Order: sequence, then structure tokens, then C-alpha cells
Amino acid sequence: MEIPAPRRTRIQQEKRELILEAALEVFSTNGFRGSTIDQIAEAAGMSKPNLLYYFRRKEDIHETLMQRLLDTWLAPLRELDDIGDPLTELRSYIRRKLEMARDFPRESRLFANEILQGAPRIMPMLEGELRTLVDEKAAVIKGWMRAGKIAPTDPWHLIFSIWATTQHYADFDVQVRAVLGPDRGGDGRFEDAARFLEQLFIDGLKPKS
Amino acid sequence: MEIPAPRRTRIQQEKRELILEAALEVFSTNGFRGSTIDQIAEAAGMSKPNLLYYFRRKEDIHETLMQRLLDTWLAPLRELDDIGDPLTELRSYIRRKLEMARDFPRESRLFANEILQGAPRIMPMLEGELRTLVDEKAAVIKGWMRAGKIAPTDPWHLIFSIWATTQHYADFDVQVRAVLGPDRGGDGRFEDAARFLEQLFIDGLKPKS
DNA sequence: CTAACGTTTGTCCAACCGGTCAAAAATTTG
DNA sequence: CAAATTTTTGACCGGTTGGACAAACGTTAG
Repeated sequence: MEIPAPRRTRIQQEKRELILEAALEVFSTNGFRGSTIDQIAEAAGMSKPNLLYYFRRKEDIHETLMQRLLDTWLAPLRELDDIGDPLTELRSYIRRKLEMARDFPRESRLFANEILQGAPRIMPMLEGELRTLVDEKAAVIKGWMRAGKIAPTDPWHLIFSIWATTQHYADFDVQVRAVLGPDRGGDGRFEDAARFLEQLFIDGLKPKS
Repeated sequence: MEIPAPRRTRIQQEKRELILEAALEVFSTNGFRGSTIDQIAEAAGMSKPNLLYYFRRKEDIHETLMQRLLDTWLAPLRELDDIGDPLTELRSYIRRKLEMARDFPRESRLFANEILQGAPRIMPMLEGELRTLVDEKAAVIKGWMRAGKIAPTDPWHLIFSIWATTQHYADFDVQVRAVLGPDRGGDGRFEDAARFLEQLFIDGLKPKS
């Protein structure tokens, strides 16, 4: 029961892409209800009825955006497997997630907006696809713990803490920059964050005695 | 140039309180633009014009809510000082922040919503009061590092990571519960989180050799 | 009691917003 | 070229929303 991909002309492909790009910008800064079709249309350089010719409802745009988002968003976690050294593997997962926060902050905020409001549109995905993937990776991590490669702890909360710390630099960007001030809040903040997070996750705060 | 607190009757005090409580509920789940005065009025058990008698504009409600929020929200950080053992002090800061995420999730989400949208209404506070406070506490932490009481690292990013990991359990609650599932996602999740975070921040993930 | 003051409500309005529609303009096809 | 098809637009509509307003109602002080 797969919905057949609608046949589309070259113009339709391009215009739909243009609209999605504009909608990402608008939705991620104003939220779904805070955004208007007019805003998206203007950002995409077309009239409202014209936009509605490509996406018949506002929700359709959001839904399409959401579906694409989740694939790329979970890619770093999918890559996590136990073919390498566990600590190295986790380190590079953290690095990849932080890079995504740096390079795709709009996507991160779009996702955060959706979750904050109770995930009305993607709840099935969270309980299904996401949960399965996390359980799978938690099992891998548990294996590392049993083998004594990393300290035994809760794999699920470990994953949460990686999500939280990395996405923080996208979702709370304005706060981070405000607190760091003009001097330290520049482009270097992501490298500082990377250094800090690596140390935190590997060694914690206890001083080496 | 302090604005004098308006003289208010008993009824005004009570009704304003009622409205703010209702508005916290509505704003924190729908965002500012996603919430209507009617919704707040209904949640407060009064008519819309009646509500507008106590707060003349929708923004006034949000602003009042925001001002109160920030005081209580930063209280745990204010309590952090160097009269105790540094590691213990940080541990109890983390615990307090996690308790706030558990006990005041609506406040956390209200704040997150505001920051996500670029903090249009509280930016001066972030650059002023908040930044000053964080700088002050960062200095305390730096002192601990110089004294060899905790491992040397970036105090600002340390504070960010504590905020991120603890608030995650309020802001991303639906995701946390969806991923943990009905069994592990119950009331015990905050204790699991507390245990995990303590271990993470103190010892990190490297196994004890 | 009654005048003054505080509170509540029904009604109304202008702006906004999501979405429709028919007709014009542009593009593709034969 | 001309017909068929796709794309674009201006005008419009019904519902919602923030907010104004005056009248009604309740309360309190003299």
C-alpha cells in the first residue's frame, strides 16, 4: 500500500524545492502556528495562490519538511556501530552531532519546535522508528559496557545527554551567544564546545589524582 | 526610574494570579502566537473582555510571566558558591536543576519557546543579568580548577551542558517518554536520569582501569 | 440609601489568515 | 502555428483573532 510518487515536471520539482527551503527558514524561526503562508510565499519569491498550487495545504509543507528532516537527522546515530573502538566511536558520534547543530541549526530548531509542542505530527515516528533505532544502539552500547570498554551506565540516558548537549548549540544559540558575549561568542564557540564535550564525556570533571 | 507598583485590590491580585497560572499552561504548550486570549480566558474561567480588564494586551501577560520566570529559573545557579566541596556543589546544582525540570516543566518549556524564537522579548535580560551571573559563577568554577579541585575545562560550556542535559527532560519530555517506552518511561525516569548525569559529570565514560 | 467606584459581559470591529476560483499568462506538444 | 496543458495571479470568502466600548452588575464608603 505504497503511495505512488506523483509524476512531476521540472518546474514543479524546482518550485517545490524553493518552497521547502523558504518554509524551513520561516517555520524554524516562528513555529508552525506562528508562520503564515504569505511569509513563506514571500520568502520563496512567489504569490500565495501560486504557492498553494504546489502544496495545497500549509500542513502539507510542514509534513514534507518533517519527513525529510528525520532521515538526515538520525543519520549520525545510524552510523554508530561496534566495528571500531567504543570510546572513539562515541567521540565521533558527538562530533558529528555537534557539526549538524552548527551546519543545520534550522533543522534542529524545526525539530525542537515540534517536540516542544508535544510532537502532534510525528508522535508515531517517535514511538516507532526512533524508539527501535535507539533500542538497537542502546544494545550496542550495553555490549561495550559488558566488555568493560566503557564505564557501565544507562545507554538511553547517555544518548539523551548527547542529543541535549549538542542540539543546545543550535536550539539555544541566541542564549549561548548572549552569555558568551561578542568576544567568545563568535565562530570559535563550536570548537570550544567540541573540546569541552569530548572531555566531559570521556573523563568527567573529577581531577586526575 | 522605577515604575511604581500599581495599587491593587484583593480581587485584582487573585484574578491576575489566576490568569497567569492559566496563561502559563496555555503559552507553554502552544507558544505565544499559537495561544489565543480566548483559550487563556477559558482556562482561567472567565470571559475574554474580563481577562482584558486585568491585562490590557496579550503581550502584557507574557511579559509578566517571563519576568517572574527568570527569577525562579536562575535561583539554583545563584545558590552555587564556593563555601562547600566543589564536586559536591556541582552535583547538587545538577540535582536542583533536574528537580526543576521535573517540577516545573511548563516554565522550562515557556523559556525554551522564547529562546527558540530568537528571544525577541528577553534579549536584554540575556545580555545583561544572565550574562553577568554566568560570568560570576564561571569565575568561581575557574577558581576551583586552579585549586585542582576539579579538572580544568571551560566553565561556560560546563554550565551550558548542565542546562542542556537537565532541561532536556522537561522540554523534550514527550520524546524521552516515547523512546523509553511505557515500561521505563514512567515516574522513575528522573531518578535514572539523576544517577546517569551524576556519573557522567563526575567520572565520564572512560572505564576505571 | 445612594453615590462612587470596581468588576463583568455582550456586542462589535478591523486586521489577519488559510484556502478557493476563475481567468490570464506562459509553456509544452502535435 | 495552434491546441492542449501547465503555471501564475487578482479577487474574493468565511472563520478567527486581538482588542475596544458602553452598558450592566456588584461592592463599598459616606
